[in-house]
Amino acid sequence: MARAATTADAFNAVAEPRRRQILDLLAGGERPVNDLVALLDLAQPLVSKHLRVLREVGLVEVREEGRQRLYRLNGRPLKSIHDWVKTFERSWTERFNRLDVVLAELRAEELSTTENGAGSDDE
Amino acid sequence: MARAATTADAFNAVAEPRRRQILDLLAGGERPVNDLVALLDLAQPLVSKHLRVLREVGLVEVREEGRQRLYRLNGRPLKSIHDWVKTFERSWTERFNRLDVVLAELRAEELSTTENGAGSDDE
DNA sequence: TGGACATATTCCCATATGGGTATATGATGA
DNA sequence: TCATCATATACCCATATGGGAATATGTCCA
Repeated sequence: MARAATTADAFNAVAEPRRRQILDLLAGGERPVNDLVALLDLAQPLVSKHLRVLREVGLVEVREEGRQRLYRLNGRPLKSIHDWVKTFERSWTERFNRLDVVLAELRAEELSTTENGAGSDDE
Repeated sequence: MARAATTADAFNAVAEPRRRQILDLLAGGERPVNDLVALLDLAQPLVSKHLRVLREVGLVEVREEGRQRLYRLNGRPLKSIHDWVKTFERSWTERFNRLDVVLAELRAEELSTTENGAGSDDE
C-alpha cells in the first residue's frame, strides 16, 4: 500500500497547503474557479484538480451558474479533525505532559527540601 | 513535484491513521516501541518508521533507557492544526454559511410575503 | 453556426510513500 | 566474548501524487 489517497478523508485532503488556501478563500464566500485561479496564482487545471479532491471529501460544494461553477465551503468534515486535535489541547496548553520538565521540577523541589546534590545528571 | 513529504509538517504527518493512533496511545504516557508494536498489532519496523516521521515533525520525543527507547508525546505542533481548523468552526457549528439554505429561507420568506410563485427552481 | 470564455479531464513524469522482509546497530546478561 | 533482546535502517515494490501541457466539454454571444 502506498500513502492513503488524498481523497481518503479530510485529514489527507487538507494536508496539501494549496487546498488549505482554497478553503481559506472560500471561507470568505462562494467563488468561481477563475477567481481562485487569480488569487492563488496557480494554473487553472491545478485549481480544478484541487477542487475535485475537496469536493470528493465533501469540503466544498458546487453550484452551476451559466458557464461558471461557484464553489462554496462546507466545513463539516473539518469537525472530525477539530475533534481529534482538541484531544491533545492540554499537551500544548500546559507543559503538563512534558515529562522531562515535570521530573526536573520534582527533582529541584526534592533538592531544595533534602538539600543534598546527589544524582546523575544528563539532559 | 509529488505530494509533500510526510515530514513536511504536522498536517502531513498526521494524515496517516497509524500515526494518529500512535499519538493517541502516547497521550496516555511514555511508552517503549515494543509496547506500541503490540498495541497497534503492526510490524516493528513499520512502527519505527512512523515514529521517525513523528519525531522529525517534533510530535514525539525519545528518551533512551537501557536498550529501550521511550517515546513521549509532544503536542505543540498540533496547535497549528488546531488554530487553522478552528477558523472554520462556525462553518459546521451553525448552518450559517450554507448559502443554499440561507437562500431557500429567504425565498420562502419572500414568498410568504409577496404571495406569488414565480422563479425557476432547480435543486 | 462559429468563436470566445469557463472549467474539467487526460496524459506524462519525478517523487516518495507505507508495507514487507532482511539485516544492521546497540545494550544486556551469561 | 557470545547469544538475545530492542530498535533502527536498507531494499524492493505498487501506488498515486502534484505539477505541466494539451485537449475535451459545455455555455454564451454575435
